[in-house]
Amino acid sequence: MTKPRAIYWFRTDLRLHDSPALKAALDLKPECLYPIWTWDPHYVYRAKVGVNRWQFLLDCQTDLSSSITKINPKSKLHVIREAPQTLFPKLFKAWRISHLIFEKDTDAYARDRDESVVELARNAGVQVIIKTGRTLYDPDELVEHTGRKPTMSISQVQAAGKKIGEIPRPIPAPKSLPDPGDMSIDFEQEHPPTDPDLNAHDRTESDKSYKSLAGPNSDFAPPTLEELGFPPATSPHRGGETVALEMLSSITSDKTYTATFEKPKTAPTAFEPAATTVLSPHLHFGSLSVREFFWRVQDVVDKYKGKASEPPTSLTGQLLFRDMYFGAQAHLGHAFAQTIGNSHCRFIPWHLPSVVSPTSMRAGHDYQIDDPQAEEWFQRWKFGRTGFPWIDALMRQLRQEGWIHHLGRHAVACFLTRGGCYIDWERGAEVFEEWLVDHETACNVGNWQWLSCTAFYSQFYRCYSPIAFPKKTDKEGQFVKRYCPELENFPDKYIYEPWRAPIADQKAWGCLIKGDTCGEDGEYKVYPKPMFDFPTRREVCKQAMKKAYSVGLHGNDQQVLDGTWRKLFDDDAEGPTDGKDGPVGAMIDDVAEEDYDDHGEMVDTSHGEESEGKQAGQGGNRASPKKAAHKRKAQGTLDGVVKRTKKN
DNA sequence: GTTTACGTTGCCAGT
DNA sequence: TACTGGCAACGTAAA
Repeated sequence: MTKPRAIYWFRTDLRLHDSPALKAALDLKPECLYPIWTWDPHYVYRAKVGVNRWQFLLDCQTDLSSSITKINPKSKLHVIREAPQTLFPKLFKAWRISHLIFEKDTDAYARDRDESVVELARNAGVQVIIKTGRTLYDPDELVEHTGRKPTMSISQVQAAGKKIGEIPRPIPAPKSLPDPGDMSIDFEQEHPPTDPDLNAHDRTESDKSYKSLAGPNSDFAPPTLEELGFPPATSPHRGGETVALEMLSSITSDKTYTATFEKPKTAPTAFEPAATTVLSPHLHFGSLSVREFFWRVQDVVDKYKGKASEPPTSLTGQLLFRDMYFGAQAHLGHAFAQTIGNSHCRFIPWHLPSVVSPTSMRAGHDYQIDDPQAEEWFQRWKFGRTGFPWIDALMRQLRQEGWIHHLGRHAVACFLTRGGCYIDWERGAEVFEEWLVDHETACNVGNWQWLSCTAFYSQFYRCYSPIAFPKKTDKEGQFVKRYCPELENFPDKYIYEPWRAPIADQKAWGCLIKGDTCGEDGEYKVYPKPMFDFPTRREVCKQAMKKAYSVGLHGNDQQVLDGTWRKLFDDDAEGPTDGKDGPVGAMIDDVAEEDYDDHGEMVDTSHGEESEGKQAGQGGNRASPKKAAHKRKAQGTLDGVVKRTKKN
């Protein structure tokens, strides 16, 4: 019998330690093992991946590749620039592959992708081995133990986890790896459509990542940011298994910190160093195993003499929340990441709702500008010029560094949604998707639902103040001064509400508080006035939330899907409620069916930046003169493209 | 069926 | 500094 020839397909498991899937590959004792990473047009063009997250990914790939080479000088991580759905059949043949091994990924997109890859492998007679390793528990197994309900609370996770049994101890990194076989790739490279490119705005040069299968030097090396057309990263947070394990060791060497960690007591205003571990991006890319993290912490806790903290506030508790969100996502699938069609997400008539395809009922990155005021607030929030220093400092830190403290995320998310702007949480989630180095859909979407009180959490009357909240941990506003340096001379009294400072003082401190943007005026710097009166907006939002809660709709309710939810809200309520008829939130019913591909994703047919929507209020007394669907470049999925190619 | 306690991380005034 | 109760009041799970 011939020995197995195996491909190990790395994805969000960029590590050698504690990889159940890699162990399964090695247990085959294959004649050759090809460690590969497949480039994915979905990741390159259709997902919002900012430069800093790209850098983190490339760090992880580079480190993993050199770690592989240290174990076997003949091997490394082979990065191949083609979509897995078209590449694998060619690779199976060229390398005479018998086995394909990878770690399970329950993200909605990943499930679709992996399903088609498994099908391709079956057609090629290739055996597929899939092992769970991304979370503490297999999300599907977790859901099996909740009576097939999505995990919506930590107690459900703990109860289900108990039934599953003890979390497995980590598996050591392998000491040897088989050689890869012949690396010939004498087949044509399939080029994906590069339009639309959701990351085009970040590129300063043209994208060259699909010039050749094995890269510009034909050596299968990870690309550089230059190759992708991106400018250098601005984040100080760097990836790689080596860095991740060093960080973990440094954290667990402080026994008291590790054993007594309580998340709510950590300071969101702390920087250099941050008050929390900043290991989240490593968990996302798999450069750190979550079970390695769990057991290294648990072992410290078990030996700790004093009173250790416990879930959910403890360090291990944080990992349980991650599993909770993965469990919810595993059960709800694509619907998890949006309101429409989501049985567990409360329907709130937010401003700037997502455009939903009437065929697939999927929400994409397009959204409806139901209210120009809300759009202006959204842009000011996104780019850190709301006039509230705490909010602006956080948003600037996020954009520059790709990471902010968990409670900082709470502050900006509450502010954008139920505690200020009354803007759809999906808008905020998209910004986080683009800028966070630790972005993973399950946690990001779950936390946005939490903070917007649409799922997981419902105490909407508990609202973060952009003035009072940061004062608790940073009376002097050191954090604000770090990210909003124009306010560096403002005293404690005015640092969180600089608009209250007398003009003479503003001049003395070198910064005028006026207008709606940042900049300079003669010898003075300029920081904007607050974009609204916070106490007033907090009250407006609270009343609107109260109303939406009493209406009590969820994303999959018929009134939500057919647009008759409008009849249940007053025209002068917050949100796009005017008029009694019309489709769901931002579903634009004047888009022809042929504008959507066979997956229901919207295909770009726009002829300009904005187009007139059809839902302009008739007789609505709220100030919303123009309804325009904000159409970005569309988002066909790779799946659609690939399947169509196959059909032809 | 009803009541009660609780829920990772609010704010404010008062002790 | 660290705690308390009032604020207005949500959903869920246990009792």
